[in-house]
Amino acid sequence: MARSYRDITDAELAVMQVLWERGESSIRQICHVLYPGGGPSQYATVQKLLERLEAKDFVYRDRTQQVHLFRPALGREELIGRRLRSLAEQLCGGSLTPLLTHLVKTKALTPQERAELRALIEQSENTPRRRGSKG
Amino acid sequence: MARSYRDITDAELAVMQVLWERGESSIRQICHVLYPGGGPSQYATVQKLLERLEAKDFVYRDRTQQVHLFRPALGREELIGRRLRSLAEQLCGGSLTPLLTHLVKTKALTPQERAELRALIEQSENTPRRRGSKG
DNA sequence: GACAAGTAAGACAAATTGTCTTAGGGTGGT
DNA sequence: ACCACCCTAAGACAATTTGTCTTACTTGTC
Repeated sequence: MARSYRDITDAELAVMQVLWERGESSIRQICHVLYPGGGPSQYATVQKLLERLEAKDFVYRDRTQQVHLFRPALGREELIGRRLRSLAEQLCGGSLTPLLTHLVKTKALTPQERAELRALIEQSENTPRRRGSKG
Repeated sequence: MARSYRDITDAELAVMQVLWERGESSIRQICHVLYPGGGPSQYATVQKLLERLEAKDFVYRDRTQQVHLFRPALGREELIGRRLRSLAEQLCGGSLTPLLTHLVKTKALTPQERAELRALIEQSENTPRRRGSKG
């Protein structure tokens, strides 16, 4: 089993972005977005990227039709979470708290954002902590 | 001018962690931490990593003494900020807000953390928004 | 049965990354 | 003076990654 833990690369991410926007798509359709007016070379590039994404379990491939269809196996939010966790792993001893703190301290908040944040914190108050989730 | 924008790699990060903990250090001192009982090869590795870190402006090198001394040119917090921004750039159209939201929504907060967060939000209320900082 | 479009497989160079070797310089002890 | 030692400087090296492209084969359609 290939190491599925490897991250999404830049070119692969571009493909994912198209899938997130368009939903299930064929290679051809993705090509039209990424390389408008592109030829067979660009088509093959996208094909290869999707092959790698599938190997890493980041997209599902529907082979039932003649023309294969691809759809994301993880959403943008999940990827964000994954990257945040990886960042925390490397720089914060695995804890997400320093990231949260950093953002609140650093980022200039609009009054609206402040209100939304407060609301979210309220909300999380009612949500019981999930077992095993660590700080 | 070498592209100084390139990020810190894993091995380089290990060196940075030592510098953040110990402060200004010589190659030898870093070696003792990273490769206890290591030989000349390991020494050379650390040497090369520091050379690359210097080229990328992530450490300062004090050449006034016989034995050069190195100290971090950016702190852990700064690196965190840099990576968060890069993440936002790639996945959130440059805005840090989705990261903040994601963390608050996802992460299970202890009552204490909730309190601290609220305090930080309060605090940021008094701090005027910095010019040019974007959402 | 030939063509168009698709899939499958892999070649390829460039860049990155971690590691190691070698050469040379200055210092101190004897 | 000489030697041993520790340091810096420079670069060799293989493994891996990454984006791109070529080629060969398959299949449905007119």
